[in-house]
Amino acid sequence: MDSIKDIKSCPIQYVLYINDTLNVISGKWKLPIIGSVLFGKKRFTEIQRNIPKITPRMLSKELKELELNGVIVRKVYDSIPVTVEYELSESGKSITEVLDKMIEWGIEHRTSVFAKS
Amino acid sequence: MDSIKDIKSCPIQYVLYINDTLNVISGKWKLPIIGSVLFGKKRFTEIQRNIPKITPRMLSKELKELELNGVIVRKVYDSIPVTVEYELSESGKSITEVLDKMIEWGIEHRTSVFAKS
DNA sequence: TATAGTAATATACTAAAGTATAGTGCCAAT
DNA sequence: ATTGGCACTATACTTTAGTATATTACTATA
Repeated sequence: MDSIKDIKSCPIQYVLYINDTLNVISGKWKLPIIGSVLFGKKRFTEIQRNIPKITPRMLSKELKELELNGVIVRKVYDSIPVTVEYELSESGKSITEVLDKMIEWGIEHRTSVFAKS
Repeated sequence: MDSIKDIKSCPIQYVLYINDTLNVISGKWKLPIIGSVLFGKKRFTEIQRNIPKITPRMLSKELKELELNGVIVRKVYDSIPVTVEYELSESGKSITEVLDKMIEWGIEHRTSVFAKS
């Protein structure tokens, strides 16, 4: 296993690992979905109500992908009728660290772009 | 202007600012291009040689977008023949902080996914 | 018995992103 | 005079992402 230092200094590994992370958060709906389950588990229809314009097809597709990527955990309770709940995994929760850095850069970058124009 | 704290606690602003940053780095070629000019200015053909499979159309298109977003600076020298050089802006350089966080998360996430399977 | 909620899936479509291939105008060296 | 490098642009195409709309199987309530 390479150390973080090794990876950061190797342009190829660098891009590969970043893409791993990028795939988890890019696309039109991944962030809104993560945002929706950020403060606790939610059900399919609840998430759908949180994100008014998403279609069930997209929500279903993206949830599956997020589950496959280990970011979201899908829990089925055998109540009658069945209840399905989605929540962030531990990795999913820790992605907020990345998102926070993105917000910080976004704000700084925006002010520096405004300053020049 | 909202404080970083305010933004982080508001889901709508949260997603908007992250998307700002996300737009700068997402797509197939933006990261390889940023990676190519990370350690110093480069010319069009040099970047193209660094990224073997990129077409000039894509390189041109992406460089324009990165320039428009204030991440890359395009410098034209009126030598004969004209020389064009691309380099990261100050904002562009500081995006490495975001990228480093992404690498760290990517590595941790990958190990935690392996651990479970 | 009809209506509505839950958790989706199916089919068909449009729009956005990316690829393939060729060509331009400039100059410099052979 | 031709070949080749530089910095692109143009046109046509394919692939991927996202949308629209309808439908399913189940249950609970009015």
